[in-house]
Amino acid sequence: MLQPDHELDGFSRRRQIIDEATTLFLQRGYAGTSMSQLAKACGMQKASLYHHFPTKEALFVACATDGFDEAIAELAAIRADPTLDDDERFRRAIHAVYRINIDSACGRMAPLIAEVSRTIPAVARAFHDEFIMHQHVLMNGIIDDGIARGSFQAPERLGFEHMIFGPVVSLSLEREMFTTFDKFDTLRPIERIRTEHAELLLRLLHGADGGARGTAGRGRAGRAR
Amino acid sequence: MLQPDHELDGFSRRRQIIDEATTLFLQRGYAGTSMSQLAKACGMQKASLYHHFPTKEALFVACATDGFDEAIAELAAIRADPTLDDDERFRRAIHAVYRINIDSACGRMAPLIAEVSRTIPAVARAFHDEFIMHQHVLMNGIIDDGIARGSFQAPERLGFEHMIFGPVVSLSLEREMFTTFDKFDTLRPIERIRTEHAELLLRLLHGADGGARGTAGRGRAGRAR
DNA sequence: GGGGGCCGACCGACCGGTCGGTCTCCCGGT
DNA sequence: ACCGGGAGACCGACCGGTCGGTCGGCCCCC
Repeated sequence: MLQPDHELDGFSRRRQIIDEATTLFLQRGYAGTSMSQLAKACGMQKASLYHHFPTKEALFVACATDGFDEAIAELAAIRADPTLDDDERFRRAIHAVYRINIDSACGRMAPLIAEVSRTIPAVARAFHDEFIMHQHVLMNGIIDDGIARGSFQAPERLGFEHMIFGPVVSLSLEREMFTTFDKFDTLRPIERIRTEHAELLLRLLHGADGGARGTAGRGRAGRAR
Repeated sequence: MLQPDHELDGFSRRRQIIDEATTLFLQRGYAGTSMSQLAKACGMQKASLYHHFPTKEALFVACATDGFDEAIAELAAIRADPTLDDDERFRRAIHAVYRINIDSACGRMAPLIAEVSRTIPAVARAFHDEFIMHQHVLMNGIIDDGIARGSFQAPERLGFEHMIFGPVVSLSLEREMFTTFDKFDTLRPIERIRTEHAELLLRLLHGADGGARGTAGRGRAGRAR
């Protein structure tokens, strides 16, 4: 195992390289980022990078799989929080899913992983197993808990999952695609979309066209705002 | 103006180059595709490519903006079809949106455009204005028609739009990311997801938690299957 | 004095793009 | 009927530059 670096004055070179590389990868893509650019951004020589990572691929894998657990931690905490009623827990979970996939570095890696998935299949596998699936499992757990308590009605699970995560992932991709638009934030007002998205999903969970059956323990189930 | 090529025995070199390039770009990404590889795939010399396209960027723009209209034509036809009732029209529109964004070449371009959006902003702009927006407009038109006829209730429009297109776009991205998985089709059974997705959306359009108000002319509004 | 972190110089391969030149076909003049 | 030549499609060779990666050695802290 690698020891955690020399750590002179609280400064880990490996950490710095991963951070700078992540920034560059997100900005220019995998093939569009050269090791020389990265070395310059780190204030060192290219050869020195190869003391910390054997290849560019290995460096990318380190970037892409860095911080899975921290990114998802918030969602896990929300599921475990006993002070929330089911509706509010779901709202906060949606909130967290937006942050995880749109704000966090590893969430924004998705388009990059698509770019390299043919040449580095392992990173796609890890991303799926340790990032996407964990989110799905946590979210399904929150829904199952609500169903068990009678707050929610069971939706068609596959379609519903995709209606939870799909809009978030596509928003993340669109933000990458349209970063050069000066008005992207007004074009896609993320906060408002997120709120409406959560309320629409809740409406489905509350049993849509069959009317309200078994809605005990609904809590303050009305619309926010 | 460029005349439409010499067209000897019904074979357009420009067309061939665009088709081969699109295939390669989708397989290996923009930076990952070299003009030499493309020349070999076309059975010609690299220099000859530059008789048809001035730069690699111009070639990519030609690929990315090729076939917008054909891809969207189906959706436009569905909106204009007078023989459909509103529910069935919506179902077929969702179907078409899946085909447009997942099967057609220009729909699958989205991750690529994200890759090059910084270096070729024009292509992101064109993709947004002439592909994404046209789909949104058509889809909103179908919903508005249904509302005007009393078949649908107006949903929160922004959130609803994202619940229509988000899952499709994310499915397209996931298919790119996980092409190396041998079992992707069972992992994400597209047909079943699409059907459940459409039915859940229809449930929202039929006025979910407020109960059914103003549902005249609903037609056969029940669930398919 | 020994070892890890770092460096300048360098490698072969490949990149996007250009060059001069060849081949073929068409077309107008005679 | 023939010919000259212009134009477009195509090609082999080559350009400067950059890529990912390597090597031998220096420097500094233990």
